[in-house]
Amino acid sequence: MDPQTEIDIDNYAITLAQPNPADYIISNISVDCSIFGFEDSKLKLLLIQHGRGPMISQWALPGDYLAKDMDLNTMPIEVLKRLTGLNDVYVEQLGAFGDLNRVDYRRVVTIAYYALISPRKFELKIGEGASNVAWFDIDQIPTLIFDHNLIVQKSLERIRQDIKIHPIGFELLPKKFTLTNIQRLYEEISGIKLDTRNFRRKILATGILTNLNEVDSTVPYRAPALFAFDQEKYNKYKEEGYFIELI
Amino acid sequence: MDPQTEIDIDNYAITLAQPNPADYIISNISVDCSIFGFEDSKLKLLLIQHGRGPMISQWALPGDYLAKDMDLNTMPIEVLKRLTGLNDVYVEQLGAFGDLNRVDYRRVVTIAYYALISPRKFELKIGEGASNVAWFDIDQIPTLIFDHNLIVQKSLERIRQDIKIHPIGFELLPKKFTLTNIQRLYEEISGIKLDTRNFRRKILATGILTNLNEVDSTVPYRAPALFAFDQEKYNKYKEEGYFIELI
DNA sequence: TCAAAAGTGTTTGCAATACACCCATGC
DNA sequence: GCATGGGTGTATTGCAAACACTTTTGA
Repeated sequence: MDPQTEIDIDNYAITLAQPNPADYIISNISVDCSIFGFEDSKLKLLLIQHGRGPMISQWALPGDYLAKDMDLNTMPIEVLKRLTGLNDVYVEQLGAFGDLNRVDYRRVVTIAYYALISPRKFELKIGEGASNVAWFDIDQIPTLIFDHNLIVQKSLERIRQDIKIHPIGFELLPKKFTLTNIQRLYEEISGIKLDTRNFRRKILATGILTNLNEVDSTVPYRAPALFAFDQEKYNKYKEEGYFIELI
Repeated sequence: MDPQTEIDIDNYAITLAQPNPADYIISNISVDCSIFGFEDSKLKLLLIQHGRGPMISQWALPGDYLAKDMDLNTMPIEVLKRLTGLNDVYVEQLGAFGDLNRVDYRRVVTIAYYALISPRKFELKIGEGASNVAWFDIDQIPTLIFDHNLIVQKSLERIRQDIKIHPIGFELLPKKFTLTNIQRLYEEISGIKLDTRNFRRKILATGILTNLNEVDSTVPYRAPALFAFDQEKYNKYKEEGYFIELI
């Protein structure tokens, strides 16, 4: 099969624009990203809508074919950069999905990643090949192309596991946040209501939070104190692979 | 490049023998397995020695190229079957490794898996293309081909994590085992000495063990009681994704 | 003054820890 | 009888869980 024709049949590569795709990509290996954000006490997922190709108008995880000149684990960073303009995003590899017929017209193995970002930090860009980009509540994910719904489900399971032992929740929060913000975040991800007093005691005991001695005066009720997380302590917990049992 | 020539340059596919490899394999995607066993209170890793190709005489993880007609996650099961004759092995996907130059003569992304087996259960077979197969203590792993040492390291990190929350340790034990066997297993994997009385109390409290009312009379000291694990309780713990805090 | 969320301590119970000696067996 | 690991119980401590009212603010 002529490589160029092969590429044209799907135009799956929607975030990276390349002059001549066949020269740059490996067409049987792709990368897909579950990008999570947190706003209004809700966990959200970033999806794109295909603007061309056989999957036109269908929603999908942002992704791309593996570039010939790029380390595999650099790919999701690149996809994120194109989509959000962000460079310092938390990304973890979820795993490979390679069932025979996960893509019905060609054998493609995809390596899935999940990313956690603070929604306020950037403007979304509608990438090459996409007609739309949007955040979805995780309980309102539409039907996605290929096995992307399965990938989303596995991503969620993984995050729920990871958040128990790594302080990754903070990746989803803005620089300044309230104790209630964190509590709602943990409640949303774990699905468990937490006791406010116990939660505050535990999270403060970790020493991971710095009280900024500021309050958020924009709310129509008692102004809550603002915190930031201590980067050093955060790194320590992240490396040790252990976080306090919050859930 | 002629596909047949391409295959001949490395003969990496050492566990699966195929009449005409290029018709059956996808040569830029491979599968590698870290196969762990436990004997003499030591965690061991199964390695093979290449018997041909550019990596001849070097030690490596058992692996193969992805077969065109096989789901990705079926591949490690197949590799295990060829190598050990075993069908019912515990296998988990570890992740994908895809640095640009991890293989110096071609771009290959590998999906790594780890497997846990009870060493007593089978006879090792030296596969097609291998000159040797052997168990290595995990603190005496030789230099391996490609990035296989890195894969082994990541496998170990993963197992040390997984064993904390899943009852996977039992996969490494024979059908009948003593409480000391399990304790040594947990100590070996965690690297932490455990208190015998506390350990026994906790593991018995899970209800996962069945006292067989038999003893092992082959030892030159007090005959220890033999246990088996309760398959139902085991499945329950495995599904729930949570195990008692033993470590 | 009302609504809405922020913020704060104490008591209780369970579970983890620490700890040392006798037992059974083969040689 | 001795060396080797098997097997057993209790007391203490620390941490997690349960629990309700006052405070602050803006509207």
